[in-house]
Amino acid sequence: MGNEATTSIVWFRKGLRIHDNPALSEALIDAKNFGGGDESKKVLPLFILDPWFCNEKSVGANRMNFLLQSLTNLNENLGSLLSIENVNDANNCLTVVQGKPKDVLPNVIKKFNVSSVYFEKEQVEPFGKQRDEEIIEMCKKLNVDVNTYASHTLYDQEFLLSKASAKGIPPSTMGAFQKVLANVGEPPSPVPEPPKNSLRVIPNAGDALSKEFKYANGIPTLEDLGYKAKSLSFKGGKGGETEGLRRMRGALCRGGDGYKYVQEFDKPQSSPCQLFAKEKGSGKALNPFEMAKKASSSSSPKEESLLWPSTTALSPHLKFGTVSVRQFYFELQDILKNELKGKHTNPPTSLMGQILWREFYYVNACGTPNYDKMVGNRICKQIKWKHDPENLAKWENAQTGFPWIDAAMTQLKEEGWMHHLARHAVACFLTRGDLFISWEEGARVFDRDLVDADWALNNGNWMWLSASSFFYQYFRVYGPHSFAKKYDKEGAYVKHFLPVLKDMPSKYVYEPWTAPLEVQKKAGCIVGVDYPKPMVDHAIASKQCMAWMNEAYAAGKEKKSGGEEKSNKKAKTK
DNA sequence: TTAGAGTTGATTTT
DNA sequence: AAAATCAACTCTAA
Repeated sequence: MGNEATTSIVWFRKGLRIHDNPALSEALIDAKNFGGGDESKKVLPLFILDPWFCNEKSVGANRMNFLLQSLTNLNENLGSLLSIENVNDANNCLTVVQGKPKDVLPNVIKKFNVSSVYFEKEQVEPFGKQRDEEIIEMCKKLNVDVNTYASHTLYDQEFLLSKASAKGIPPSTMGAFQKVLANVGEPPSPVPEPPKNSLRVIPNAGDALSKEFKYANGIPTLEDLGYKAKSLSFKGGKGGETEGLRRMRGALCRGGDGYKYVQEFDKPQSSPCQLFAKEKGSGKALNPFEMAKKASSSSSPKEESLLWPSTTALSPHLKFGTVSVRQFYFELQDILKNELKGKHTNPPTSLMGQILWREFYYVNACGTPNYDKMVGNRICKQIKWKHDPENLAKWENAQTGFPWIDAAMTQLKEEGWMHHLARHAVACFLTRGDLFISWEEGARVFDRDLVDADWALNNGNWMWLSASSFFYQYFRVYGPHSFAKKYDKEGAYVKHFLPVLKDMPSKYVYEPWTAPLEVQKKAGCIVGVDYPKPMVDHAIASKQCMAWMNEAYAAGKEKKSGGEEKSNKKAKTK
């Protein structure tokens, strides 16, 4: 009995893909080598739905739906790797169990004589880091090998941090970060995709666990997870690696031959008001990587056409790892170098720049304790934000009375997505621009409702927009009725998400309270009755906020210079 | 110590 | 369309 073949677990959390997945690849390589090649180890691909996050209060329906779609697709794609003997298990190669990892894993380990566990390292998020530490400790006690890999970001974040400074202080500006990158060189290349016939699974593994844990014999539905049926209307396509790679390559080929979209991508110029729409020819062309692979790949004939906003909307795929950021990086790099020969926009505003921003926020999240809070956060300005649940609720529920802000918050609620600049506008409004409510409150709402909610990026961007860190020009305030005008003069975006304003003349659509009563009547939208009055006078509120920001900065400076004086004296006495 | 830079402001002037 | 002005932030590099 002691000599019988043992099992490896590949524990999926993010990284829901079979391409560039070092944990999966290494597990399969190791399984094949086991027993001198005669007898191969079995591999159990496992996903654990933790009730901690599997609820509507923590994760909105749009994101949970995207996750379930991603799991469904992961199951399919794992099926393509199955060994011949597992031909009947194609519908069930990913085991999905509901429970706490610290309860589920020891159980699985004992049941299936598991000798090793493989997973992608969580390097940043406190909850995941602690979870992993506990699991690693548990595995040690059970004498189970643990193999982890940094594959969610371009670089191993600990490595990047060690290269940033001797003390492990992350770079606080993009310029400094790019210098670090220039010194470390290219990120690791994607690992080769595992070959067909390389995965030997345990048939119906989940059934053996179904007594102790909730196991759906397949991928659960939203209803199974207790989600009340809600309109699911994320427009950026289905979850899963197949759709993710299609979208990535569609983005790289946007604008037809000549790679115009990639060539001219310039983030600040992209419109936050552009609705998701079909694009002529996009997603049809093949990029060079695809061309090379074409012989072996077969795409389904009935593919749904991709819908595009002004940006790529690839963020949910990068969040869940259904697209490897390294794969994206190298395919983009190939086009920039070989197709465009260096004639293109550049970081930080280019498409490559967007990948670098992601990495920038990750390294900062990794090197900053209490990164998701103001108190105890080394890089965060200490500001006396107002506690105002009523105003917070108005913002959250799209009742501010500023159509552009309310339309964006409606898009968030309904679709689970907003353009980056719309996020800027609503974040500025909530914090330093108008309401002076803490960025932590806003971050909580985004973290629940965004399909692409990513801990490192979300908290970092909220600090940026509230002028708490990274960005400090607090006197540059987005106008809640002026900013969107330069992108969308007619107010089509606002009218789409707030149909009550659909007949309001464009002249007044961003400031309906300025329309004469006759015009409001004619448009069927009386301000104060059919649509709220503006909750603040922006001119007054923003001036007040600036004064408070000024105070907060001055108080912080005093504290700091006090400390510096001391150390100066110390230096002098020396 | 200081000049210059910083992915994405608004408004007015040229 | 581009530049100047508003009032003036912090970080980096010299």
